Amino acid sequence: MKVIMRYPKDHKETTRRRIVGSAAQTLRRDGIVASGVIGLMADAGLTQGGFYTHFASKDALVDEALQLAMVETRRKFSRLVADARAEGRSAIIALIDGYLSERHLEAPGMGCLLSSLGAELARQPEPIRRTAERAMNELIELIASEVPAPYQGRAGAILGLLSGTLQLARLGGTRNDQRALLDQGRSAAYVLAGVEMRNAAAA
Amino acid sequence: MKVIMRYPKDHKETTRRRIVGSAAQTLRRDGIVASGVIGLMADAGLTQGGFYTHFASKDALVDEALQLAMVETRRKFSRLVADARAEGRSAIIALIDGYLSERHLEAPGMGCLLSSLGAELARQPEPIRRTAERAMNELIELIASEVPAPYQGRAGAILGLLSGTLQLARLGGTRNDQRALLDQGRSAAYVLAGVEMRNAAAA
DNA sequence: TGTACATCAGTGAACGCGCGTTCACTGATGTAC
DNA sequence: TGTACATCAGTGAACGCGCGTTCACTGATGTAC
Repeated sequence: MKVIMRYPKDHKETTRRRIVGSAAQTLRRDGIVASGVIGLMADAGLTQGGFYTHFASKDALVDEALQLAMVETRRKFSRLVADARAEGRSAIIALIDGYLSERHLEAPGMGCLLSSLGAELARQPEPIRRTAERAMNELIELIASEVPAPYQGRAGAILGLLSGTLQLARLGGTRNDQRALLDQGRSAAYVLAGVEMRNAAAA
Repeated sequence: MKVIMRYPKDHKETTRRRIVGSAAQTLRRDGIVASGVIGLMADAGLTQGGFYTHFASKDALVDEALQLAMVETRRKFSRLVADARAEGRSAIIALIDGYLSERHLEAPGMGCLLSSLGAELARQPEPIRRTAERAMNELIELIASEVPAPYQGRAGAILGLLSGTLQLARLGGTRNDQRALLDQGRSAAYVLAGVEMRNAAAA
């Protein structure tokens, strides 16, 4: 049977990706429960009606959007690691500094979903919960692969420190409070990762 | 002017405290946005209609409930510290073990609001946000007061590690995954607090 | 002591609104001839 | 090349429902006599 294409072959797929892409940001910025379908579609320049030609439910979009968020985050971290290596800097310090940076603090919609959504993830329906769990494990492995061998077993705690401290910093009232928490978090992460503070300061 | 009391003097106040008390648990268990006024009143054995004779708005109850949650948490931690001291154990290890315990993991409704609500707190209206910020600062001071002097400047990072790791553990799929993350978190917290793992194991 | 009454904590129906979802439709498109 | 048409991505109104909030009321209570 001949398949007749009325619209450009990838028209619908492009739109779908646009929805998932903007949802990945909005969900991290505003939270899952607090984000509605109408708003998520509006962010992609569309109206609510078309939503269900692309996704079976809001949860289905949330699941895909969180998967995309994770892919983006991993890509950013890989770039940090690659750049550091190319310049002869420590990859783990680059990861720590990138995670606990003011840039990351100010842009929860573009950052790690663990710190942006935190406890809300554990309350989601099973498929979404599992997606979040997979994201967590990927990040732990990514950290473990950059930490000196004797400290690799601490990768989970290091991720906990990074994501927990960024959340606290985002709660800080003044810019100074926020910076102080980020600084504390970086120093502590260096200690856990077994890298010297001296190197860190130099980097 | 004579004040005539038709109901027992503290009747209304008792009811109000009951609402705040159950809300403090429900909000931490289910999240703020996901908890409705009808449900919060039902948890206290009441119907929605009476809500506004007690509180000006949902946000007003949330604010009070989070303050109560913080008072309860501080009381629990003070008890942990007092018990440890009475038995000659390390207070900071007692705090760390209490925070990263399976008991705390399983009961987000009874635990630290930072790990139960996480990123949602930073998205609340200013008064609630400030309440959460105050809770964070109280916990940081509490930790700082129990950590050896040279490491007191790390109290914020230690709190970040505790709350972040507990959140990750709650995301863990299996009981073993959860336990592994709690274990990692405890070891890492001992390191940051400058207490020996040996002592910790013995405690 | 017993009865009538003023009080007010709490009830339950209703408000407008936004939610997630459904559906009849519209109009821009590529194809057929 | 130009026109008619079949397709289908996207629109916008509507569904039932639960939200936060309001309000007329009810009925259990302590007080007055």
